[in-house]
Amino acid sequence: MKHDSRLSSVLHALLHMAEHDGPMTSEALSQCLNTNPVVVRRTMGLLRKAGLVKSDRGHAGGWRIAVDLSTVTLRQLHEALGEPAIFAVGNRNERPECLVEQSVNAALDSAFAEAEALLLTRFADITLASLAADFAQRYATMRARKDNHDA
Amino acid sequence: MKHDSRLSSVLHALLHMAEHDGPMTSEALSQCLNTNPVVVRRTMGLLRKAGLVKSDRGHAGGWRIAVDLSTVTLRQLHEALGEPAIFAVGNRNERPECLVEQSVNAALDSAFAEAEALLLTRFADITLASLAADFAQRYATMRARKDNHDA
DNA sequence: CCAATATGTAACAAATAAAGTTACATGAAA
DNA sequence: TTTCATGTAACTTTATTTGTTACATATTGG
Repeated sequence: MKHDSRLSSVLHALLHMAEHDGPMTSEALSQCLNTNPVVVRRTMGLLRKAGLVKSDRGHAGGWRIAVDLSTVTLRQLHEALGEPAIFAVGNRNERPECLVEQSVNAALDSAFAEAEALLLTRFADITLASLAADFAQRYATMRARKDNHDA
Repeated sequence: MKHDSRLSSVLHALLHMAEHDGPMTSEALSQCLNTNPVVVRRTMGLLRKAGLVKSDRGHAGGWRIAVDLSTVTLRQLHEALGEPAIFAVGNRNERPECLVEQSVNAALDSAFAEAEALLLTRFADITLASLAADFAQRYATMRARKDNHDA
């Protein structure tokens, strides 16, 4: 199954925007993400509707983060993307007549619901600020290794 | 994304087989599942390789359960199907050069790993026998409602 | 004002993966 | 030896994400 990587994409884009002074164009972001500017606009447009970013047209236009990084969680981003289906496996039929299939669905649904609840809880715990901090640490570590190597 | 419903399918098939005396043909199972006999053989073939069912050709042939229902868990079935990807969302790139993307992946991977671990734990708790018992209860309830209605 | 730049969006194409289908080989039993 | 059933390869269909083209719309600098 071809899977949805938009959450990963918007996180990548938002962190680049956070590290960058001034707005970033769809073109610039598409290069960071190795994708197409239209795909960027399509996806970022969903974040704009959720009030998380703003866009400006024309000269010096582009995309800007519209909120404090510490207030945005992965869960909010997942919601902004329309809460796409998390699981690649699932029931054959959501409303089966067959009692056997009803038993199967009940068992699977409850297991999937628990896993989804845990995932969304974890998502709610992770803010953009914490990701930015993680990146800063990776960057510092990488620089330290590089300096050491150069010396 | 079009999702994988084989786990749901094989559960449905196995419970029908459990309720049925003697082997069931791919044709009969395909009617229970509203699908095609070849799809049934393809999927049940994976369970056969795992030793969970047996098949016989020719007259009076078909599929039989080869193990005790209380010893087979959903997790074993998931494994027999080749442990297909559970999530429909994920990273854009598994081994990114970009440090930003590495931070994003690390955060997402750990959340997904926890959710997957929980799901597999739940799967390991559910046996075919417990599903069969759930079905028996649904069936009894349905009969009681029907008898009451007919009276 | 107008040319350049950027987003907004519709429409369509490509890529991917599950499920369905056709065709036929193989083996078992009446 | 005919019939019935599985085994399997090859292909088609369907669904979904992502990529692409084309063009409208808005903003800014000259």
